[in-house]
Amino acid sequence: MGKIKLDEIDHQILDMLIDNTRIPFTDIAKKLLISAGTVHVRVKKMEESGIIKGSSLTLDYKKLGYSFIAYVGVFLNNTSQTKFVLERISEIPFVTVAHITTGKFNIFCKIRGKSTEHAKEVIFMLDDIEGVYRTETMISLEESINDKKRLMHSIFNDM
Amino acid sequence: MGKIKLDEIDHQILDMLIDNTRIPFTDIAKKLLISAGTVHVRVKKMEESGIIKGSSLTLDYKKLGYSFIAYVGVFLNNTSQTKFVLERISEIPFVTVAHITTGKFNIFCKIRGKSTEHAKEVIFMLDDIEGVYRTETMISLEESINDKKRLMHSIFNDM
DNA sequence: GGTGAAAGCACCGAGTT
DNA sequence: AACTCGGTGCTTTCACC
Repeated sequence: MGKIKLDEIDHQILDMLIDNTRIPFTDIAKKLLISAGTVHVRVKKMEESGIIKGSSLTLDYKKLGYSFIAYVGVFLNNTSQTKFVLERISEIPFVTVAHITTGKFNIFCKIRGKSTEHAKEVIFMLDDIEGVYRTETMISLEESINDKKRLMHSIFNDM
Repeated sequence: MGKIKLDEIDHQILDMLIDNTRIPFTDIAKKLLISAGTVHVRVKKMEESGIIKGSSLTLDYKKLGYSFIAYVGVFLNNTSQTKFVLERISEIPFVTVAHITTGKFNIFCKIRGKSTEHAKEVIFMLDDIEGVYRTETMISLEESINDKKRLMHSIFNDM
């Protein structure tokens, strides 16, 4: 689980793939003045080493009718139940991510839903989990997603 | 921005692409008993309609030395500054996402960093933004990410 | 660890039903 | 709207550097 070191070529390959995974390796090769075979081998290595965990599509959930986002803080009766409750929470498909956290809440999660009505149902599911004392909801009114590329560049500049 | 309707074939195509964007269209075609050309046309349509916004790599940030995650709630002096502060926050590369929210906080964001030391720097950057009154940090001790496929299936079952 | 060529096959458009 | 077919060109491997 330690750091893995990548060279400048790897950085550039990731830079081109990060926001378009289907870009042809030949295009990458042309731009970096290396052969397509080399791109192939390097990507494979980054996959094998686990730096690249996978690839995925970015869908427009709003267009699918799921425009509601909220964060829910969860308070537990007893912190010994944390792991158990985290697992139950993670079984709800409308929960996109859940964290065990320090601070105010014991568990903290993000939910995505169709509407306030729908979100209410999801929050009730959370409240119904054994060990959950109460929840506190923050509804997202506007979301600003930061480009992955920027974080990646900051990381690379630091290596 | 209304709902767009997809049929069962589209669902299946997305199901195969969502966690492996480079899977050959011929493989998809074989599995769905349609021609590769049809897969191609349908994917293109979903891209044109905006349902598919793009594709991206999933990197292992832990392996890159960035294993620190925290959520930071931001309190403002004055809610009229919300938009301005959101923009300033979004300029920080270690902030991965920021929301304007109802409830306790005015703005709520997620940060990723190297260490507690590094996170401290990022939080100080937030505190230094004009209009920010104070912040409240929740450090993630454990993250549980939900498979995109599950949310997608729930959405499709509902259409 | 990189190259370059070659074989295989995928992509994607045109034409057909 | 989906299929077949064919040209173009991408991926992937391998012998060599």
